[in-house]
Amino acid sequence: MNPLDGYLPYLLNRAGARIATAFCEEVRPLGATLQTWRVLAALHERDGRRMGDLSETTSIEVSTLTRLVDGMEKKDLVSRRRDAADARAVTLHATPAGRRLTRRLLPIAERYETVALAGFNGAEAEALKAALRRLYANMEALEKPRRQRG
Amino acid sequence: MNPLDGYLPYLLNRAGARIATAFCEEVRPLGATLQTWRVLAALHERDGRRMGDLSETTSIEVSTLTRLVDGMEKKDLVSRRRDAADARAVTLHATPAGRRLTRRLLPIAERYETVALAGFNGAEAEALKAALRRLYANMEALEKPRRQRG
DNA sequence: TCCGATTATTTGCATTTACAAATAAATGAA
DNA sequence: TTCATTTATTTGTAAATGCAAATAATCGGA
Repeated sequence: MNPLDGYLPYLLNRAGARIATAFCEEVRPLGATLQTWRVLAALHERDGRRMGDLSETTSIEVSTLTRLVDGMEKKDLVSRRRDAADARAVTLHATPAGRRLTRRLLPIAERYETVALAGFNGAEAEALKAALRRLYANMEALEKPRRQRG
Repeated sequence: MNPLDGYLPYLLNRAGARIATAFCEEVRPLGATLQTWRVLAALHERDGRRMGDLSETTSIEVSTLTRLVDGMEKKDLVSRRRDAADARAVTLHATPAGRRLTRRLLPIAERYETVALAGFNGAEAEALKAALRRLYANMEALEKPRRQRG
């Protein structure tokens, strides 16, 4: 086994890249991209999120997200609203067309999870997910200080 | 727990993104990027790799890699050679400056592994890595057919 | 109330990226 | 040997990306 095969960030990256590439290719015929899926999935989980929230949830840098959302708005997948409570903020909402696209993407996304975890039993799958959540939490220590947090 | 927190591709992506972002930022003062590190690490493991091999190892798309290598060559970190055995192919070699940079990056990379896996015991860490290798292998099924492979 | 500091988002701009097409070389069958 | 096919890399080009600066609004203290 090569040294890289024992290096966690490498294993993480190549696994993520493989899922991402395949998913991208598969949803392209539907007029979707991986990034639009990420936004739609985040809104499916909770609609009306702010840009900053969406950025953190999707791991898409805010300025990139702004332009991605511009495009999604033009396609009538989402709509921006000024946040009533805080006029600095913008909330994002899936439109009916956005929800329709989400419903088409959901089963594809589920299939990716199934394929990725083929041969894993329930406990193994849950252990992997738990480990990834721990890892993510561990890395918060090296995050650029945004607000104070902890 | 939100639905996304149970979705593996999401967990994978956000963990990878967090490591990537922090690493990027940290190596920037050294004049390096995450992508140059990936190339150097692959060459550190085995020097004289072909572009295609490097692309697969680093998960960097070949045409992107070509231009990345252009830049690294200008910085005298690597050099291209025509493969003696097959003149279609190009092999890439770390230069002394490239190896010096690699030596500076290695301890940083090691620290990322340590931070990421803080609180994991040896068995847990190895289980995570093994799971990521399995996952990567599972996803090969959905790869765009390159050569025949299995 | 007014103002400086903070927070949320967008914009400017240079790079990076990816798909597709082009180039270049090897390979194998006729 | 010749040529069509396959393989390896690069190039054309448009889009995506990310940092830094700009804009816009809130907040809290004087």
